[in-house]
Amino acid sequence: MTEYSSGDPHRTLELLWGEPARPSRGPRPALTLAAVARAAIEIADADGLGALSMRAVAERLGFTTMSIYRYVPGKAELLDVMVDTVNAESPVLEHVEGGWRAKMEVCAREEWELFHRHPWVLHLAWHRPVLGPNSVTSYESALTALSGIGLSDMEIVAVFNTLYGYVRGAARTSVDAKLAERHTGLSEDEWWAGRERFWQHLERFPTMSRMRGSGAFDVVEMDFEFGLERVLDGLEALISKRSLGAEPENGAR
Amino acid sequence: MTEYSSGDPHRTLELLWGEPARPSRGPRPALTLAAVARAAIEIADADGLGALSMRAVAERLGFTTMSIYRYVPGKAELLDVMVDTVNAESPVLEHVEGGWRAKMEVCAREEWELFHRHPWVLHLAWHRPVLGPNSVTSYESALTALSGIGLSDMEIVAVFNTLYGYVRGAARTSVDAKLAERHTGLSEDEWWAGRERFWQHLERFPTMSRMRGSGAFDVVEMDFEFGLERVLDGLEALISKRSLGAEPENGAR
DNA sequence: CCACCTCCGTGTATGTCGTACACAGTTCAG
DNA sequence: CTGAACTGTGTACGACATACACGGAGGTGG
Repeated sequence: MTEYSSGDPHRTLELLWGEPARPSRGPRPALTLAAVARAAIEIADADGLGALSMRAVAERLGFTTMSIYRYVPGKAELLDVMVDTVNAESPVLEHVEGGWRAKMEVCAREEWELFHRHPWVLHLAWHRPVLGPNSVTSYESALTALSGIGLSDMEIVAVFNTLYGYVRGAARTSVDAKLAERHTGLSEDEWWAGRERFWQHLERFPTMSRMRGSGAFDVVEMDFEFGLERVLDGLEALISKRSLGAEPENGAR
Repeated sequence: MTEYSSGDPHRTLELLWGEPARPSRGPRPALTLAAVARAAIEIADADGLGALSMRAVAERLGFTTMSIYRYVPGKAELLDVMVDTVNAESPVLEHVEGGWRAKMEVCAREEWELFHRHPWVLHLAWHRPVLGPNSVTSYESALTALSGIGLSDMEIVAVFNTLYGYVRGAARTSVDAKLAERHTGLSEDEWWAGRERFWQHLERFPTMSRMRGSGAFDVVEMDFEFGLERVLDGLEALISKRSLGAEPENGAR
């Protein structure tokens, strides 16, 4: 399941940036926000968002369901914290050798792998980077890598969004295919059976018939690297034009 | 909420391709599969997948919850049917003037708009096109538009996936931003308040500070057209190489 | 013509979910 | 050392998907 609305911004921001100062009175808390988030991430990694219930998180930590609400206002805010926690794994590009293209390749590949480690991230709302410390650090790093190569600030944002749009889109397709495979077990045959029911209508679709024959559909997973190079080629065409001194007309208005 | 597993392929395929032959005995059904799907689509369009319950569908049609199960095995299969129904709006590219690029531009823009009319489609699993008649027709149309321009069959699939990856990724970002805006009402100020809490940490992030000053972040929605042209530029670089007779090395393996 | 079989729509029940609320025990400031 | 602040807990509610059993409708075989 996906919530496509995030948690209350105020409270989430407070959780993400606020000092974890513990109040002076009352018993010392047995858990921490980080521990709760970690447990939740483990559940989501293993069995997906569908298995991520407040009950499950509490059970994994050995407490009752409602105890979790002492650390988190609600499930939506917990999801926000989970995302920012996981974004600590995002790449830092400052130390990558090479120009903008090499850095963006690293960025894209690392995000691709992050999404495969934590598929549930792609099942949440796709806003601009969550305003948590880790997400912001990674965003800053990418924008910096695109700075100083002749692009306007707006173009930098647009270039990053183009690449990130592709990476997330491709990753989501790949991740969902893998999850479906796992979910249905070894459903290779069941899947083929379904296709049989479908192939019998195929004569109406000549191009797909041809491709079925040539085996183009047998590649289950789309080739991420292929698309990545195409997208970077397209961006490079713009960037090399800019670095020759051409002004942006209304490219990224 | 999103189910990331689709319905049982057998039963979905039967629903999508099977003749709607009504059995000879028993009372005549008051509804049809199409009517159920239509009602469900209206609910999802208006209020999102979170509002799409079997109860809501039944209520909108003036029947009890369980009556819906006479037309659909379960919610997952209903979602499959909804997706294929909505894909009837997908573009047919045969009549589009111009070469592959003009056709793919039309394809991309029409899908972009379809996703904005039916945002919930992007909140479901992103498999390869659902194997329903409408989805397949649209897929066939796109693959045909990429045929006969020097690409191998595998490259055609890879090129389409690259473009479609970008379109879906960009659309998902845009759609989620719009939904969040609607969900939080006129939360412009609440959103800014959240940012205030955040800006005070900004000195650690020089690039983002600069961009805040230059107004690059004030553009709420990413520029779809900008990214589309970059991606098509990148694909064109490959295609024009191929049309000059160069063989694929291991571009799309 | 009629009995029956099939399929329709319905009502009830189960187990899951997020979370509101009241409570009892713990810790420290006054 | 009293009481405020905070902890973890138990109970309860409404919403959800859906399994199951039922009563009635309506063609079909005798």
